[in-house]
Parts: sequence; C-alpha cells; structure tokens
Amino acid sequence: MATRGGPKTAEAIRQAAIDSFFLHGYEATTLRDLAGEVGVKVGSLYNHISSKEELLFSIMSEVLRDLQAELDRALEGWTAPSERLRVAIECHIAFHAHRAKEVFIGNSELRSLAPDRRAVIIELRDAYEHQVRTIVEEGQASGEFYYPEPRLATFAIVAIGTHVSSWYRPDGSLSLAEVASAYADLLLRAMHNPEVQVAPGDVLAAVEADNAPDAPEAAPAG
Amino acid sequence: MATRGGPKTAEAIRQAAIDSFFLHGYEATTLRDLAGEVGVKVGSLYNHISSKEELLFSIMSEVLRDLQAELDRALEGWTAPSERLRVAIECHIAFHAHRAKEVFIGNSELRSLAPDRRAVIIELRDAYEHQVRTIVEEGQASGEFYYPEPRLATFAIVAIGTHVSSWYRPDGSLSLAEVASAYADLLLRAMHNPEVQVAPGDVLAAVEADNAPDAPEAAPAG
Amino acid sequence: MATRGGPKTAEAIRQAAIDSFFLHGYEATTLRDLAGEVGVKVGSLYNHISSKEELLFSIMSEVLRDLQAELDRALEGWTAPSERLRVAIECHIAFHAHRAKEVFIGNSELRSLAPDRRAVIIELRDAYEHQVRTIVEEGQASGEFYYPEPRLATFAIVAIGTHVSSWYRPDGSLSLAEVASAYADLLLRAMHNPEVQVAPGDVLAAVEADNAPDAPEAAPAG
Amino acid sequence: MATRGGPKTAEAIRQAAIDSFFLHGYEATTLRDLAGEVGVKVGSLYNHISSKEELLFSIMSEVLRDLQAELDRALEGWTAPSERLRVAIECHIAFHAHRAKEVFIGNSELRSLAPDRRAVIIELRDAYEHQVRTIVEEGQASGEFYYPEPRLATFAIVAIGTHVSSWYRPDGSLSLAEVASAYADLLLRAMHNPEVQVAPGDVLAAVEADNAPDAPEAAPAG
DNA sequence: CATGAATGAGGCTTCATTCAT
DNA sequence: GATGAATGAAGCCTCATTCAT
Repeated sequence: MATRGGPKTAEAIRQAAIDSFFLHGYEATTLRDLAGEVGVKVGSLYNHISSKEELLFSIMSEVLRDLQAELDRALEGWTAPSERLRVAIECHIAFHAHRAKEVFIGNSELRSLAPDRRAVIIELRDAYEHQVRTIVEEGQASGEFYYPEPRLATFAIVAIGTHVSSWYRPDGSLSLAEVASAYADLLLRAMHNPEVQVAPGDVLAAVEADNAPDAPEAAPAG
Repeated sequence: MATRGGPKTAEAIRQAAIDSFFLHGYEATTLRDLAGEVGVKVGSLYNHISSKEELLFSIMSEVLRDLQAELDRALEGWTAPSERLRVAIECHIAFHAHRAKEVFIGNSELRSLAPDRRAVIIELRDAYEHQVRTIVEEGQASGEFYYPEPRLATFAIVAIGTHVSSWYRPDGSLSLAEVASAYADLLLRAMHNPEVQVAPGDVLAAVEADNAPDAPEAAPAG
Repeated sequence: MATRGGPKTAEAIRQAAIDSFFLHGYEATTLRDLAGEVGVKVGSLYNHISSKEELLFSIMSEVLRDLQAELDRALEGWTAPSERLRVAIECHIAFHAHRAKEVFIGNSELRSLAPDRRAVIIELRDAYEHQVRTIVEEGQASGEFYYPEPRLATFAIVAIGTHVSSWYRPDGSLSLAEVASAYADLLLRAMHNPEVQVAPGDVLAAVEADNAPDAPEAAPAG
Repeated sequence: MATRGGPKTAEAIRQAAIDSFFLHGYEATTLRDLAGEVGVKVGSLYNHISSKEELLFSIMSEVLRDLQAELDRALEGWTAPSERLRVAIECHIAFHAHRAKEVFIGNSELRSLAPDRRAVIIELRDAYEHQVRTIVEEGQASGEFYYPEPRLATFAIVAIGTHVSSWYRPDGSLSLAEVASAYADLLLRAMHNPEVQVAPGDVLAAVEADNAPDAPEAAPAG
C-alpha cells in the first residue's frame, strides 16, 4: 500500500474506505486510517472528499443504485413470476456476494448518516425491496406460489442477501454462481410446496415466559 | 426514564445501554448518553460498571447464553429431525423477536470487542450455530430433507433471525408466534420439497461482468 | 499563572479570555492559550465552558448589561438634560476606562458571533445607545443644546468611549475621574456653544477626487 | 465579482481582501474566500501576492500614506490654528468616510501583523497623529483654544474618525461633506467655548465601586 | 498564469476514564 | 454511591503555503 501520488488517489481513498468501513465500521474508522492506507497525510484527503460522512453516503448510494440497475437489467425479458423470482433472487444474491463489502456497509451503516442523507438511502432501499415484493405478490396472485406471507418471504430474500454479504469470499468453497443458485433453489422450493409437514411445536410459550426487555422504539437502521 | 438513585441503577444502565447500542450502535453511544438516560452523572456509572466495553460484553454474552439455554430447553423430548428442526427454528425466531435489541447488538457489535472478549462470544455463537446445523444434517442423513446444502440452510435460519431482530415490534401486525411459525413453515417446505422449481436464469455473467472491488480480507464480525 | 486546581478555574478561564481576546482578538486566541494561562489541559476547559463562542458571548453580554445598569443607576435623580448628559457621559467614559478590556471586546468582536447571538448583543447595544441619544434630543428640544446633529453627537460619545477603552490604563498619567470629566467638559462645551467657529475649509473635493473603493455593503460589526 | 483572468486579477484580489477584512476581519478571512470572490483557485493567488499578511500590510500602509498625503495637501496655504484645525478635521473625517473600509482595517488589524510590519504601521500612524496634535497645541499656545487637554482632544478627533469609518455609507442620509463639516463644527465648538456649564456629577465613585477586572497589560493595537 | 494536490501545523471539540471530596 | 473536575488521547476538519504540470 502507500503508493505515492498519482491521479488515482480519490479511488484509493474510496477503496480504503470500503475496506475499513466493512471491517471495522464507519464510526471505528478514522480518517487517519484511510490516509495511512492510501499513503497520504490526513489533510490531503480533503482534496478528494468533502467529509467523512459524504464519503460514506456516496459509497452507500452508489451500491444501491448499481443493485437496482442490475436487477432491472436481469429481469428484462422474463415474464412468468416463477422465472422472474428466480432471476431476482439469483441477481440479488450474486450481487450481494460480488459487492459484499459495499452492500454490507449499506445495510449496517444507515444509522451513521444524518437524517437527510439517510432518507435518500432509505428511499432507494425501499424502492428496491418493493420491486422484489411485487414479484412475490404477482406469483401469489397467479397461483404459482403457495407461501402465504409475501412480506415475510421478501424479508427472507433480503435477509439472506445481507447475510451472504457478511461471509462470502470469492476464494471460498462455493462459487458465486453456486451460492446464488442454491439460495434460489431453497426459496423457490419454499414458495412452491403447498404442504407444511410437521405440526408446530410449542416453544413459544416458553420463550415468552422469560422476562423481556421493553419494546423497541425504532429499528436501528430505518 | 431518569429514575433517581436506588439499587436498580445498575439495571437501568444496562437497559439504557441495550436501547442505545441497538439504536445508535456501540461506538456512537456515549457514556454521557447512558448517564443522562439513567439520571446520573458520568462518573457515577463507574460505581456500577467497570468499563464501556465490559458493559457491551456482558450484554452480548448474556443474550447468547440465554439463547442457547432456550434452545436446549425447547429441544427436550423431540427426536425426529423434522420436529427438532421446526422446534429449533421457532425457538430461534421467537427469541430473536422477543429479545430483538440484545440479539441485534450481539450480531452487529462483535467488531467492537477486543480480541479476547470477541473470541469468547464467537465461541458461544459458533457452538449455537453448530447445534442448529447438526439438526439439519441429521435430517439430511435420515433422508427427511431434500435440500442439498446444509450449511446454506443453516445460514438462512440465522440470517432470517438476525433480520427479524431488526424489524420485529411487539405491536406490529404479526404476533411473535405468527412470525416464528410462518418462518418455520417457509424453511421446512424448502427442506422437504423434493423438486427443484424453475431452471436457473443466467444473471450471473452480467453481475460478474461489472468491475468489482477487490477480494475481502476478512469478515467484519469475525 | 498556572495555579493548580481549585474551584476558581471557571473565573480564571474567564479572566484569561478577557485578557487574550482584548490583546490578540477572539479569532487569534486559541483554547490552548487559555488553558495554558489557567494551568489546565485543553479538554478541561469544557468542564467550565460549553464552547469558545459561548465564552465570548457571555463576556460581551455581561459587560453590556453592567454598562446599562451603571447608566440607569447614575441617572437616578437627575432631571435637567444638561445634568443628565454630563452624568451619562461621565458614567459612559468611566465605565469604558474601568472595564476597558471587556468593553473593547464588546465593540470589536461582534462579527465573531453567530447570527443569533450577535442579534442579542446588538439589541442590548442599540437600547443603550438609544437611551443616550434620547438625552441629547431632550436637551435639543428644551433649547439647552445648540449643536444641531443629535445622532452625530451621540456617535461622538460612543466613539470616544470606545477609543478610551483601547488606551486607558489605571497607571497612566490621567485618573479615571479626570478622563471622564475632561471628556464630559469637551462634549458639553460642544453642545452648549451657540456659535459656529471658523468657516468650512474646502478639503472635500480633494478627498473625493481620489479613486475610492466601492461602497460598503454592511458595517463589520452590525 | 468573479471576473475572469486578465491583468486586473491583482487589483481584484486587493479589493476582495479589503471587503472581506472589513466585513469579517483578517483572521476570519480565508484565502479560499478571496480566491472564490475573484474567480480563481487558491494556488493562483500566489502569482499575485506573496503572503496573506503582506496583503494586509500593503493595504494598511497604503491607506495610511494616502491619509497623510491628503492631510498635507489640505493644509497647504492655511496658517491660523483655528483654520488649520478645521481643515485637518474635515480632511480626517472625509477621508475616513471615503476610504472607510481600508481605514477601518488599518485601525483594527494592527494586532494581526508581525512585530516588524506592525512597527512600520505604528510609526506612520503616530506621525499622523502627532501632526494633528501639533495643530491643537499651537492653537492652545496662541490662545485660540480653551480646551485644556490637547492629548484628549486629539484622541477625540481620531476616535470620531474611526467610528465614522465603521458606519458611514455613501448612500446614507448625510453626505460625506455634511458629516465632515458637522464634526468639525462639534469639535471646534468644544475648543472655543471657555465655560463649562453644569458641574461634574458624582458617578465616578459608583463606577469604581464595582469589582473590576485587573489592570490591562497592553493596548490591543499597539 | 492557472491549477490540483500535497503538506504540516494547528484549531475546536468529544470521550472514556480516574479520583478527591 | 454520587459528583465535579482533570486528563490524555484522539477525532474531524481548515488553512496558508508550496510546487509540478
């Protein structure tokens, strides 16, 4: 690291930020860290960024826009809900593996943004999730999917993507295509199988019996 | 809040910490914040805690131990893999809804711990995940489950639990039991459905074609 | 300097600030300077002040309130405009000599305040000046004063006070009482003298002939 | 503003500096501000100035030299002290209104200069003030003026000029000639009237009774 | 001449922690 | 137990200045 000068400083800062925000979090990352990684003095960063938070925001908004663009492109030409859902899931998971760090940052650092910027990101995120959910609902409407909770199903897709972004590594035992395909399989199996095997257990009473913390006031990440 | 004095100060600090770590994150939470919430001056906190990090650690380890205990209790008496998996999932999801804040903290603040303490938490977490995974593998071995990727299936359970902890609210439209049951349904269908629905799409080439950030060095949360 | 500890730290900070703001100006004064003068580390200042600007503001508003109170007290019992004006001038000049540093800061650092706080100070200042001007105008109305420009006369009083605050020293050749009395004499002569001495010279054309900078947009200090 | 390129850049910088030093003060003015106003990037300023402080110094010394030259020219041909004093005052006030910003800077930013440059400016200022004071003293010696404190009288002239430079605006209700003439009137009335009407009030004891800050160490502006 | 980028010094402020009272 | 005050480390950011292009 610490290669001297060059016009690529801005990009190096961005990469260093992605790495460190992913690894240590936004709050725990100092501009000193980034400057050191890039091989520049702290003050010099400001020739390329306007503030630490703006740097975070630009990473988050870019990755979300790319994710949306990827989904739009992937869905082109597909019409059957089952096919569209598989495509969407594969695209979602693949993207979350491929751009893991940025996507992870996007999911975990919303609370580090000031309200205005946070609202922008939330809007992008909600638009994306809404699109996925619409596919699920269309499959339900057409009778192709049996699973009765489209909101929870959509959440499952989102949750799995987020989780993938936290552990996927290109040099791991499964390729990006394998992970994406396997999770598409899992979720489509769940959507298509009409029978619930095994009756509910009775663990809920036990869990609720414990004394619990008071009710959450708000989600931490919007 | 801000209840004065009394022997419950320590508990009030703990609750304030859970709320604030959940809402703003550990790094963004100030001891001044907690003191203010409890109605005490900063210095007084040290009559009840030994350090900020120790406070985090105790929250994280307690919730993980409780989760483990809950699972152990719930599984008592069940033997068939299908039944055991349903019980485990319901227990997992219910706990993640019930103790959402603490569990969310446990999943997101690993990186805020110093290595020694982090190792302790990771061990607890891994033991728990291993236990869930074992159930999945037993179902596979016994031929009850068709889904071929036990590791990914386990991850899916974990991922959905984490996600639930970020949005579940006791006053929401779904009860804790409904959420737990619905997700158990979803995951059990996936495990039992013998057929793979819909052929893979071909989105992967497109996703990989984009220029990607360099390979991750390490997971953010150990 | 640098006396250790003690409950008088807050007052020592205030005194150090008055000295340094007077001597070097607010912008040129660093908190390091003040801390050094007080014998404390920089961060410790924040146990006593909430911000540098608030420190400035409190000095400015206090001295203005004291000035106003002094004038009110001094005018009690006097009714004739000539007497009232003499009392006001003596009080004004004496206060500006006595509290020279603070008053000097009050006159020169308005522009260092953020708009809200600046507005507060300006209001105090304007109320005071208005009161002085009213005395001048009453003398004019009653026929005691001949000088025809009450606004300019009031300005002269203000200007002389400000100037005094920049040079008066208690160990100088003139006592506080002598300065106050001498300036009261000067200004009362000007007000009472019915004749205009000496015809105007004709220097104005020459001055205006020079190329001048463009018109001011706003006074620097409100 | 922001006129592009050309050989007038140096002059534009000077004007921007005069405006901003007047409005916000030297310390609070950024080279970035000036560059922005001129329509140039920061680094480019150094093709026209050698340093920020040198820019301040050149503004201050120029205006003082111009003031001196104006006074010399104005006094040519006048011999009687009363006439000479009126001419000097009118010239002084007119110049302070006409070149208000620069003259204001000259009076308020002495402390922003390093010792060597400050000494130069102080010398120019003292020479000028000495010349005015000499006129007052000659009038006293010749018996034309009655006011017994030539130093304070000179200070009054200076103070009023400084004050005028802080509020005079060419589009105000009084013309430059009117202000200059009115203040010459005021001061000459004060110098010629032998009687002090109204006995001193007794406010001084009250003012001194207040607790006061410690004695000033040095004037803020030399 | 103008520019973009680098630099070093420094500015204000926050924070976890300690400790005498 | 609670408090106010002190501390040192560190954080983000700004600025005048330099210099290669």
